[in-house]
Amino acid sequence: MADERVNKIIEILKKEYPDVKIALNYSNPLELLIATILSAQCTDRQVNEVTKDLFKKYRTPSDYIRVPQEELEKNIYSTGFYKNKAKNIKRLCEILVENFSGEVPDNMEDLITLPGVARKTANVVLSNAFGKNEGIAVDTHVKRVSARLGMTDNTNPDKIEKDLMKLVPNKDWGVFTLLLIRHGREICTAKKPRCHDCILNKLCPSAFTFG
DNA sequence: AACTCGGGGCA
DNA sequence: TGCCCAGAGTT
Repeated sequence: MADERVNKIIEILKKEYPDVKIALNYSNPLELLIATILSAQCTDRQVNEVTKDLFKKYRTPSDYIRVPQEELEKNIYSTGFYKNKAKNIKRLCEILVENFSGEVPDNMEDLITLPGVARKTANVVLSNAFGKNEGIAVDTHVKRVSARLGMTDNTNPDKIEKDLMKLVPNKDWGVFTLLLIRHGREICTAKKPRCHDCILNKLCPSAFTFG
């Protein structure tokens, strides 16, 4: 696939989902990390709503450590999995203070030692908070949407990641993932994709090919 | 590889 | 009312 077509797709999606950029406009890596953890299995709308208040009350790792876990649970309740998330965030902040001088580490090796943080969350933070494009987070949405758009012809996540790393300009890796996830949730769904409502349907080789 | 955490969105 | 979901950890 020509780079020009990929760039066009990215530009269209950026315009379609301007709040993806807003969502990335967290003032520091800790906020992005916590927002990413919270986003597991819930909508970005819920995360934005919750973090709006949360990030006023909690600014540093020490702030999260100071309060009882139950209070943190209340603050993030509506995002689901709230006990796990609260526990992980609290422990994660303790580790930041103990081992990383209170800073979010800027490399994969250290990031995935944190509770609740694995490759995918680490990649989102690396690319969007530190501008380090070590990889592209490939989840079910990225996998499905990129395949439908003809960006990869493979089903192996590692191969897909390599294909996409060749196609997508470095500076856009972090946003690219978030855009495809967003589009995959709202339009390019696994079942009954809404091709009629899809802003990419004229560019997409798979458009209107679903039962 | 299967199971668990979980409230919210949507048909 | 039932089904599904921006993940990660445990067994």
